[in-house]
Amino acid sequence: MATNEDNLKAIISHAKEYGFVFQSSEIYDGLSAVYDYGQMGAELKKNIKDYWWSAMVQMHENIVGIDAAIFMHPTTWKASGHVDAFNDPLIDNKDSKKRYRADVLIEEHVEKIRQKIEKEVEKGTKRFGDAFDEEQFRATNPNVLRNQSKIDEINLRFKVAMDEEDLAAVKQLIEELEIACPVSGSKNWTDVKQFNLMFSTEMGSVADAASTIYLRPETAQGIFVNYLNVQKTGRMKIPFGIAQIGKAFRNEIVARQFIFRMREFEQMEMQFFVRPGEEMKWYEYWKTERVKWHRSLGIDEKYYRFHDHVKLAHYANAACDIEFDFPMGFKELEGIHSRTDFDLKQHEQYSGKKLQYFDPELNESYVPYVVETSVGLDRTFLAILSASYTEEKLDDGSERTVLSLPAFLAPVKAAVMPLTRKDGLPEKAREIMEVLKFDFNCQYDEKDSPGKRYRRQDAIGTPYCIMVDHQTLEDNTVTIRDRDTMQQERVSIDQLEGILQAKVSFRKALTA
RNA sequence: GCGGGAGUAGCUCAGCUGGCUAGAGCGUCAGCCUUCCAAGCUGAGGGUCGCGGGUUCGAAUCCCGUCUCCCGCUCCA
Repeated sequence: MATNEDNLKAIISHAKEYGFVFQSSEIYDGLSAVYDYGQMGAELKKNIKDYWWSAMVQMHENIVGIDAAIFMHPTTWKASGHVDAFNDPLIDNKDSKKRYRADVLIEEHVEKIRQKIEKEVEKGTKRFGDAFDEEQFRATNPNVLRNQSKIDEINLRFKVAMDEEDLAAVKQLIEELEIACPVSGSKNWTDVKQFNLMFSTEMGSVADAASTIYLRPETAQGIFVNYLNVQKTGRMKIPFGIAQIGKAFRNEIVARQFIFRMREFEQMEMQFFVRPGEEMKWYEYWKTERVKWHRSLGIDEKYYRFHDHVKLAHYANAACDIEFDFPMGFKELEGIHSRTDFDLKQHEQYSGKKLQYFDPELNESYVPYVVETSVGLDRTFLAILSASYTEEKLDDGSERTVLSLPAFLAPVKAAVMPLTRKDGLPEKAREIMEVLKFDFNCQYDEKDSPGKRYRRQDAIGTPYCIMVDHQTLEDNTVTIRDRDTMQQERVSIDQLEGILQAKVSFRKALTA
């Protein structure tokens, strides 16, 4: 029984060997947490995108898709909260080797002082009984006052230091407060480092402070800032959705585990705009819809699990994850969030533009609520790849490695091969290729024994192999071999297009 | 970022008490065979042993630095 770790290694090797995923800039020793999709990977990824787009946009009359730029006005990220929330001052304890957020350490310290005050108040309550005037006590008791002024001073100093980005002052504050590491108990700290989770760059050829812009850390904001454009030009009526597939960038502290967590990654998102008060209904609706989509890939249900968030982000009033059993365990694959009207309200405030919708049924205007579905494209890729990767032991004792990809997502739909390289069989096989290539991505292969060629196609997940043999020359029939059952069926060449179309199109999965 | 492990051919690995021209299997390519589920035959290509420096007559092997990957911790909208 292979361990999960071995399994991940096997998948990474396989992905490299067959041209699915390469490490970025490998000849230069690679670039940490960045990967490239090779010739097979690019096809599979493209097919996943197309399938998602069909399911979300093509299958819903009230959802349209956009393609917003990666560069956005810097104020976007102030409004979204990313500038503040994605900027953590970090500090390490040299003895315990633990890393902390400096602001959290200081907050915890402040909290301790606050508890001293509360104790003092409690004592007062006991001493004075019914005659106790808490307000007056807090305003006059010297111990309380002293501690309160301590708190105020710490908070002020911290705020000033952060505003001025003076990290040395933050460290000094921690040292002066004699904050100790909860694990080692020591006060042996490294310098405070700013960890900026957003990538920044300069717009324009002349660099100055005002021209700093960020690479978007999520695609959602491109939808929010265009919500009114799309609503008006597309004559969209609430409820409606805007979908987008695109790259996003995050400077992860720990970016590892193959393509699961990359610095440059791709999201498939849909923001659904609804009437305030109806958000929970739609939240439930999209939960169900998105689970259906994942199920339609034909991957065993045991790979999936739901996780409802207890602790919610500041913008959400409900959130859940669809988790997948990756080789490294259950991890988030897709998030479904009820984002309230937080984002649009923020953009209204920062832009000074009204982002409201006039609802003719209610005869009133409002800022819509938003239900978001956001699935990682690279994670979906990894999920499909890892669930499809199988090392089989056959009855005759031999082995084969097969990617049992959903047929409609497979990079190559069919391989066309002549049984031998003589007697006009290659020519006949080429003829078939010429017909099929307009509708299906096909490979031609005449090298090595038939069995070997079948295995090669199994390794890249090609669902069907079409073999041209001597009988083909007599009656225009070929054998079509199924990847999963390894069974062959003899069919006439005229039937091929129809057979492939039925098995390989999105239709069956989308209507299941 | 810290701690631990690792890095030799496309893949899996051997060689590592310093010493022939750095090897094997699989894969790849060309040819033979003309075969319906890997492993028939012949041949070829492919590595400055992650990179840089040092010790030495001599380094894949020993020492230092560095990069990358894996595991754990920290973080995670």
